[in-house]
Formats: sequence, C-alpha cells, structure tokens
Amino acid sequence: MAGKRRIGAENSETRARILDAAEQVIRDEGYAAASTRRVAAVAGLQPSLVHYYFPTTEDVFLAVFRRGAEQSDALLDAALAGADPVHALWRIFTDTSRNRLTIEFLAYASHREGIRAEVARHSADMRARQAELMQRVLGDRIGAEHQATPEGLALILAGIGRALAMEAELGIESGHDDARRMVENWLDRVLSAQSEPAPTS
Amino acid sequence: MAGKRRIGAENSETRARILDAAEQVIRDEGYAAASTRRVAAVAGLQPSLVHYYFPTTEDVFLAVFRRGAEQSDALLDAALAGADPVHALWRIFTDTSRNRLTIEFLAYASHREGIRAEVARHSADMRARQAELMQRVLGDRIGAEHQATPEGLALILAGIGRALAMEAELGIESGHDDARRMVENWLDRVLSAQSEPAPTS
Amino acid sequence: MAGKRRIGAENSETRARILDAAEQVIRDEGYAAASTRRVAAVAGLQPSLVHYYFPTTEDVFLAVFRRGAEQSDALLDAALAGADPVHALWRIFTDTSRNRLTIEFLAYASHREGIRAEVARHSADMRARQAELMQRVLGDRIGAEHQATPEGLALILAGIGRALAMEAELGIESGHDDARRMVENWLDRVLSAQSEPAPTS
Amino acid sequence: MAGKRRIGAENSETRARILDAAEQVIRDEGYAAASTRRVAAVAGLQPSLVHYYFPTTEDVFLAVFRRGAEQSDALLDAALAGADPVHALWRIFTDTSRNRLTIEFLAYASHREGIRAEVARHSADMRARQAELMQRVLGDRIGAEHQATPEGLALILAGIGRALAMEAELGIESGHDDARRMVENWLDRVLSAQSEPAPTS
DNA sequence: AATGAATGAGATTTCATTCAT
DNA sequence: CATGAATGAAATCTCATTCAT
Repeated sequence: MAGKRRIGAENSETRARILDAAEQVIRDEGYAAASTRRVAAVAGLQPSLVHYYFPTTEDVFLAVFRRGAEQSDALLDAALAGADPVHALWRIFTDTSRNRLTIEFLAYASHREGIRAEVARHSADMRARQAELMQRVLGDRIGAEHQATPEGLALILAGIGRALAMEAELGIESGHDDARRMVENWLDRVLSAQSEPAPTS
Repeated sequence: MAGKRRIGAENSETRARILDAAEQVIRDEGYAAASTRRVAAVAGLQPSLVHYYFPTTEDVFLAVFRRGAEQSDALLDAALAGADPVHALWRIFTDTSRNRLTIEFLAYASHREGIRAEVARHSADMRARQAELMQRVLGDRIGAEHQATPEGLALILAGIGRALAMEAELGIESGHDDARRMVENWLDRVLSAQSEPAPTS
Repeated sequence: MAGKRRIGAENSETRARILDAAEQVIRDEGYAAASTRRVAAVAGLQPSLVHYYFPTTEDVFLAVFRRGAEQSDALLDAALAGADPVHALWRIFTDTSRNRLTIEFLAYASHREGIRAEVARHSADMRARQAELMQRVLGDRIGAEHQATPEGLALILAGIGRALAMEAELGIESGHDDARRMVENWLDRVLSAQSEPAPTS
Repeated sequence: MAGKRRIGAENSETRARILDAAEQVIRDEGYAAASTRRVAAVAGLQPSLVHYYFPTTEDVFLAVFRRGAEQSDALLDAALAGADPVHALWRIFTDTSRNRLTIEFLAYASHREGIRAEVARHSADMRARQAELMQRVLGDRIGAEHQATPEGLALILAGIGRALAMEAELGIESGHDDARRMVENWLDRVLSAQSEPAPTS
C-alpha cells in the first residue's frame, strides 16, 4: 500500500497529521469548513504544506474517506470473524461514533462526482460482504421470514441502524428504545430458530 | 412563527423567489454553495436584496427549511386523510425527490445549533403524527408483531425508506427491490390481518 | 457610451482610477505584473474593489485595451482631418509613447482568445481607415509605385513605424535615421508628384 | 559565454530538456506561464531539478534566448552563403514559426534589464550582418533607390516582415498579399538592375 | 547529479456584511 | 423597497526558492 515514494508518500507522518486534522474538522465543523487554512491550522502546519501533499481540496476529502473506508473494512472483518457476527454487525450499524462523518460525506458526495463514485463503490462492497454473512449465518431459514433475501436484510438492518444513529445525533429519542428492542428480539428469534432444523413451513 | 421581522414580509413575491433559488442551490450544489451571492445570481436579484430580506445567511437556511417543513406537513396530512394511509406513508418515506435537500439539511444542522433544534423539533412532530396513524390503523394488533410499538414502527419504516432513497441517490441498487418487497409484503400481511378482529393476543 | 448604470458603470471615477493604474502597471512592469493586488495598490484601492468593477482579471485587460483603442481612434480621426494626413499618419506609426503597451497586449493576446479577437478586430478597422486615406490622398497615382495598393502601403508604413518604435524601446539605433529619411523622402516625392497631374507613366 | 556556472553542464541532456520545455511553454502559454513548476511539469522533471540547472527563473529565459539566438545566427549564415541571399533574408524576415517566441521575449525584455541588453545586442549584431549583405549584393546601386543605406534597407525589410508575421499570428490578412508582392517586385527590380554595371550615378 | 520536504508570499476570486442613498 | 459601492476576511491554489540528504 505504501512503498512507491511519490509526492506525499502514503506513510508520511505529516500526511497522517493532515488527514487527522481534516477528519476532525469535517466531523466537528462540517465539510464546508474543511478549508486548507483551517485544516492546516488544526494540524499545526503551513497551508501550503497541505497543498504539497494534496494538490486539491477534493484530494484531501478523498484521502480521508479512503482511510475511513479501510477502518470500516477492518471493523467489518472483525465482526464477521467473531463468535456472534449478526449482533456484531448490528452494533456496527447503530454505532454513532462515525455517523457525523458519514453524513458529511454523503452530503459532500452528492455534488462531487469523484467522491460520489468512491462512496458508492465502497458502500456496495460493504453491502455485499454483509449479505454474504447473512446468507452464511441464517442459511435457507432466511427466506421463511417475509420472503427475505440476504441483500434485502442487510439493507434493512443498515437503514434502521443509521436512522437510530442519525436521530441520536440530532437529539431525537422517541421510538428509539422500541425500535432497538424490536430488531433485537427479531434477531434473537431468527438466530435461535436457526440453530434448530428449519420448521416445515 | 412570523411577526417579529418587519422587513421582507412573509408573503412577498421577491421573498419566494429568494427561497426558490436558495432551495435549488442547496439541492444542486450543496449547502456550502448557498452563499448570498450565488442565491442572488440564481434568483436574478441583487445580493444586497437577499440581505434585505434575510439579514444573515442562516436566516435563509432557516426559512427554506421551514417552508419545506410546511410542505412535508401538508403531504403527511394528505396521506393520513387518504384511503390507504399506511401505504401512503411508506410512499412518503421512500420518496427520493426531497432527499438531497434532506441530506444537506442534516449535514448543515449538525454544526448549527439554531437549525439543529428546528430540524429536531420538526422530526419529532412528524414522528408523533406517524405513530398516531400506526396506532389508529393497526390498533392493538400491532403488539403481536415482535413487540412492536407505533413509535418504533414509524422509526423503522422511516429508516428503511430513507436508506432506499439515499442509496438510490448515490447510485446503489443492490438489495433495493428485495427490501422494498419485504416491507410491502409485511405491510400487506399486517393490514389484511388487521381487518379481522384482533386475535386474542 | 455610458448610461446603462450596470455594475461598475462606464463613467465611474473609481473605474477610471483602476484603468489608469492597470495601464501604468502593464506598461511599466509587464502584463504578468498586472495582478489585482498590484493594480489596487497603485490605484490606492482595495483589491476586492477591483474585482467589484471587473469580475475577472481578463476583464481589466479588455477594458484597458478598449479605452486605448478609443484613444487611438481619436488620434487617427484627428490625423485624417488635418492638412497633411499622410505625414500625420506616419507620425502616429512611429510614435513610441504607446509602444510598450502595444507589445504587452500583443504578447498577452497570443494566449487569450477573448482579447486576441478584440485586438485583431481593432487592428483591421484601423488598417481599413488608413487604406481609405491612402486611396483618397494618393489617388490613382498610387499604382504606379511598384504596383502598390492602399492596404499594402498602409501595412508597410505601419510595419516600418513599429520597427522603429520597438527598437528604440530596446535601445537600438542603427539604421534608424536612414530608414526614417528613406520613408520621408519617398512620401515627399509621392505627395509632390501627386499634386501635379499624374505623369504619363 | 559558458564557464562560470559549474552545475548543470552546458551540454547536459537534462539541460536541453528543460530548455525545450521552457521554450514550448513561453511560446504556447506566454512568458508569465513559464514558471519553474510549469516548465518542470512539461519536461517531466522535478521543479527542484530546474533550479539545480538554472538558479533563478531569469536564468532559464536567458538560456532559452541564447539558444534561439544561436539558431537564428545559423539561419542567417546559411542565407548569406546561399545563391540568392536577398530573397533568403526576406524569407527569414517573414518566417512566422518563431514569431510568438519573439513577441514574448520583446515583452519580457522590456522589464528586465538583463535580458533587454542581451536582446538588444543580438538584434544589433544581426542588423549589422544583414546590412553587410545588402552592401555586398546591392553595391553602390543601392543609393539610387530613395537615398537608401544598407542599414536602413535591412531595418525596413525586417519591419515589414515582422508586421506580416505578427498580423498573421493575430489572424489579420488584409493587405498582406499586396505588401508581399510590393516588396518582392521591388527586390526583383533592384536585383536585376544590379546585375548590370552600376549606372554612372 | 538529483530530489523530497518545506515555506512564505502572492494570485485570483468569493464571501458576508454594512452603509448611504 | 431596493441597490450600488465598498470592505476585510478568507478560499483555493501557484510561486520561487531553500535546504538537507
């Protein structure tokens, strides 16, 4: 991943400081605030040094997103490899810690083709791996639940999880405990049923 | 809600032109692009005229949001009053036409307390009315479904709907038809069951 | 010429100060030095005010050129209306006072289509009016001189004049008096011959 | 001419690549665009390498000019040595291929004493050698033509030639064929007259 | 012989906002 | 009700140049 030693080498410490600062600014002040000046100020660097590592502002956003995507990939890997992958996945979906960043990237991506494609590609990758997990864990039992498919299930869990995270961010709580309990009950029921032989429909 | 601002009467035609332009810019170019200058240019007006109606830029955002919120309220009213309110509600949740605007406001609101509070309040209002509908239509039958509550159900449907809309925006399609079918099957099943007397729990 | 009262009205005093400063900077420091900052500093104004009157830097160049072109037109008018229009024209061609500016505009125009077209159009206009003068003053006598045409003559005189001016700028003098004398002798000879009836070839 | 600069040997291949790139940029984008960065990018080299060979930007310009001057010298040598040196010279004067570069250097030189002196010196040298040719070919016949001198003639031909080239660059054509024919007729007439013994003044 | 890192200045342009009219 | 003029800050990006390696 590193190695080639081109401008702004992948493993430079300065580069990492810039990305840390940019991520922090995007999360705390919004994508519009992530100017070279602001990022440089937060990183304690010269604005021109930011441009030395990332020729355009969009390059900064792209690099922040890619680094975050790698971290998400790793989280998902860990979840898939664990003892209770379905609950682990659900915990990832409802995790609020990266939610602000995600909203900002969604908004930013709407108007920048370059990053839109990147976000779309990564989301599709994640979805595919989540669906694979669903298939593996829930097996053919899955179809009995309202004609579910692994992809559909993954999307539904992700959507509910993000709604919970996003509303928590805004300060809305109504219905949250209920929804969370509903999903978790359902997951428990499906998972326990699945350990027995599939019922004769 | 109006009242204390004397200049820029609520019903001025110029005011409406400014809000139209601002909404268009926010949707098409992002909240960061919605500067007084840009909005004025799109509206075919002088930048100072925008300031005459909306002293600060945040006032423009707030007004655009409030106008959109009123439209959403009206849509919800119509849905609740119709023959098949649950499906109408689901159609509102999955509507993509206002989705970009919503994303931008979510991102913008994260960093502006004034608008954050407004967005949160309106979302909570909507949720309450949706839950009321759920209660009215699904009655006590609702609890049989995985310990559902009206609020929880509303949140779940909203979350899935928004996920569908948001991913469609990004260009992702995997799992969409599946998820849509799963929800619609479930709605059909619950609604048809509900036309009979509620089962003895 | 003025009147419409749009941004940066044609007759604004500030506008004129900006153009004066820009012209001076282009002449004295080269087109590359005519930045908004530099022009504003010389004019004693704020850089952003320059952008208020001229949205882009190219607009400044265009306006400076157009104003200069109007002045050239007036000079040519005066020459054509005078008692000895041919010598007056020759004096215009060899005038060094505007030469630096002309060189800068030629260089600048090479790489900017907008101003290139403007410079070309104005040059062609001037050439046509000069040719008209030649035709009027020298009449049918003109053809006897080496198959001359009014347009060709105008170009030749202009070319020699500009060479004299340009080299004077650089500090070259060799051959200048000679060339000047050659042209003036030739003009005198042709003009005096022309006052008499055309010779029987 | 060389000698005192140790680094960046005169005959290095890298040096030549830098000069090629610089010449191309000056011609195509103007002297103001010929920054170290831009030149390095076009040459496919590192900006710091350009500085390694040419400590300051002006050094690059000077080297490009000197190399071009040597090429011009060689062209003139070839013309002088040929069978029809006068027509060959006229062809050099009207050659458009190096015209853009010449305009840029004239403009650049106006504001840089170092290069101004160099350009002036080279122009004077060229003029002297052209005058020598005139004297040699046209002999004492030359004075009969409107009190011509070799230097004056050289300047006049050069001026007309450059006007033709410069206007062609701008896209102006009016009078060009006429002027070209006038000069060529005149050259033919003088040259054929000169093959006979010089008239008894 | 060559290069990556870094810097401070400056270019172009846009910003929100104020104010007098 | 509306606008032209003006401003100071800030955004993005490029500049020439230095320096240690």
